[in-house]
Amino acid sequence: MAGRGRLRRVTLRDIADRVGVTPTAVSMALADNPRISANTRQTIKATAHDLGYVPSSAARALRNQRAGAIALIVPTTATHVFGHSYFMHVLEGTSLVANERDVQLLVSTNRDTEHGLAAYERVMRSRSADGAILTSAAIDDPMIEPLIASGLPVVMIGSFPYLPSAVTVGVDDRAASRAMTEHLITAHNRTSLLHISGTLDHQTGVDRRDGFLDAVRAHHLEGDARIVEGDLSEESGRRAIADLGEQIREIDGLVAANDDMAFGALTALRSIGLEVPADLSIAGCDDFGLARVTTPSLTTIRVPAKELAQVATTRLFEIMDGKDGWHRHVLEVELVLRQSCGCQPLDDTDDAASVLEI
Amino acid sequence: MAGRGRLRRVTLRDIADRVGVTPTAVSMALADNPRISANTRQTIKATAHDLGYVPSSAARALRNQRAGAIALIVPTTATHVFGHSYFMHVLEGTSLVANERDVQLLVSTNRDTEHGLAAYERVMRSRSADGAILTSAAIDDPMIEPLIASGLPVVMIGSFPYLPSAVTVGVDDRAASRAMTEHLITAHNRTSLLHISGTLDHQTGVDRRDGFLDAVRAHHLEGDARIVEGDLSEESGRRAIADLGEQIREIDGLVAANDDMAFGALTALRSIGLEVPADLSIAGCDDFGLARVTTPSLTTIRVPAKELAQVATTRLFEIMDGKDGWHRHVLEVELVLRQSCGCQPLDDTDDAASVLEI
DNA sequence: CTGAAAGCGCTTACAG
DNA sequence: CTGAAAGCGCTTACAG
Repeated sequence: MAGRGRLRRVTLRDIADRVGVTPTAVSMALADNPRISANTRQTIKATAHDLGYVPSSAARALRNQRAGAIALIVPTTATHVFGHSYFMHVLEGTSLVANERDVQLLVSTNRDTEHGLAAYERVMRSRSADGAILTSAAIDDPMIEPLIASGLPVVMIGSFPYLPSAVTVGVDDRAASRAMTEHLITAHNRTSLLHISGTLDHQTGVDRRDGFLDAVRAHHLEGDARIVEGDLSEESGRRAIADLGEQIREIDGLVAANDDMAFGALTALRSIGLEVPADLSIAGCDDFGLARVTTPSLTTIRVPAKELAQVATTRLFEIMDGKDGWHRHVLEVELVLRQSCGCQPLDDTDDAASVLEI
Repeated sequence: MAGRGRLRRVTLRDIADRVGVTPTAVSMALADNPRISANTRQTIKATAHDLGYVPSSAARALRNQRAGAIALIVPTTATHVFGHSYFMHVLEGTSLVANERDVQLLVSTNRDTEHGLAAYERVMRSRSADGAILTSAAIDDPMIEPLIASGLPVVMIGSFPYLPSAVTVGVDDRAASRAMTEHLITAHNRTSLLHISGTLDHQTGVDRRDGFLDAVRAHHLEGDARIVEGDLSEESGRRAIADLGEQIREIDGLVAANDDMAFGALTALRSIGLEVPADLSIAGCDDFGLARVTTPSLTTIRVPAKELAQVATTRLFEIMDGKDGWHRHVLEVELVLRQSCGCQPLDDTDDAASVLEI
């Protein structure tokens, strides 16, 4: 069957020859240009269909000077930043908008090199995309500036205070982290708090840590607050608990910078006989799937990854169309109160006790 | 900054004019064609770099009659078939191989229409990919034949007995399901077995059910065996248990066609006071993330999704290169024995008690 | 060995 | 209103 397709491809000329017009006329007819009479148009379309005509995207792209595609760039470290499920949601949101515009979606990842150089280069070193969504880039990622300087329209997901002119979509990680920490303090009377931070080379990690500190300071609990730096992996959550040794027994509240680490901490706590939420309240961040299925289920901050991607992609098309618009957009997050903080009884199998918008 | 990039793009002609040669010479120099002297080549490359030359993928594609991209086609129903994490693994495997070949990866999804027609059409109706990986297609998906007939090289992940000439990569779902069922029978003395099947419009669902039946028959347990049809969702796992009513108390072993349903069943069983694995042994299938984090953790069949995608993509490139090779390739799966069957103690926090290759 | 044309398949600006 | 050329940016086959 490959044979059939290996035959020379059907072009406008083939249709033109069959119908007895010029390729120009065929092009116009297929584009419903009123210059071509309804009659001829119909004949041409029928012939195109009969011959199995498929337009050449390469020829179109060359002629129109548009690739007809956008790229989703995911530098290496992405896996570590949010984990797999985050990326699925982003892909879903981006696809949705790209599909509406009938534009192809290129996914440029790089798993091998440290900074995902190739992920950028693949997009920059060929004009195969008319714009790009960049997600999960590190604060000091050296490729962001060249990417933007290349003139390719770019929308970034995340927070990049050092690139004030960049177009970005994100959430207020600091306020969210503060709200969650204050929930443990005010709703559960937790006073000796631990934060397991994310990687501090990503703004998200810095902001979530600072939000934790904001809450702790506002309630004058700095004296009993601790911060351990993690790397967003489940294992680093486990290690954070192990490294604290006996000090962990002084802690009654834990805010982790993501759900994976919260889960790692949960298993570590369980293995040394501490109960959640009886002995400690735990909160995570992300709600990309894990938090709902653990026992106890994890209280967390729901990050609207799919919506972030949708908004970013919609804005990207605006930029590609030359439209003005915002440079920074912030989406709301929700606190999802489940079992690990104590809001929801352990025998309650509903998804969550309640959801708080902040 | 967009302004910079909006300037006319740098082409071979710009470099040629600057250096004082023809675009042909520039093209050859950049391709390291020995026809161009080392000296000139160097000057040309330096100039190309200075001007920020980026080749036009569209022009190349048109000239070379190759798009320089492959597509990953995911029909709508994909989400239901394996869930998000499956797709992440496939994307990872496909990216890996495409990256090695320096080929772009197009992801063509369709979330809206019933059969994901657009996902196929986007790839077929433009020559934007030189080949395609198709995953999670239904047995009777009406687009598979047109896709293959279109002449585009295609490798499918899964099992398609009705398309004997198609190139496919998969696992032996039937044997795996049989092995898992027999594990419950022989290692845990379970004799009254329930299977919650997947959707039977996918071969996977049929094969896993048939494997269950094979085991049950081989051990003469047909009389006490039950099958409930699910749809791979967690909710359908819950519903399967609820619908059985009091009959569930007769059952001592459950094999679900995926982990989501196994987890749904687990929560439903818990809510009516049944304990796993004390009262029932449970097994799922997939091991894409969920099974490891639940309490109890789920015994499951590990489906090597990433490897399937790698093998499929490698084979796709062979076909695109005109090389002969296999039409059907089967990868091995493993039984991952965790807590839900009874192999691993509930207080053991290791990943799994043991892993069996089958 | 080297120079310059042809042509991939489109679409639109131009000439008649 | 309609016909046919020009040209997007490449690469390779061809002529000298």
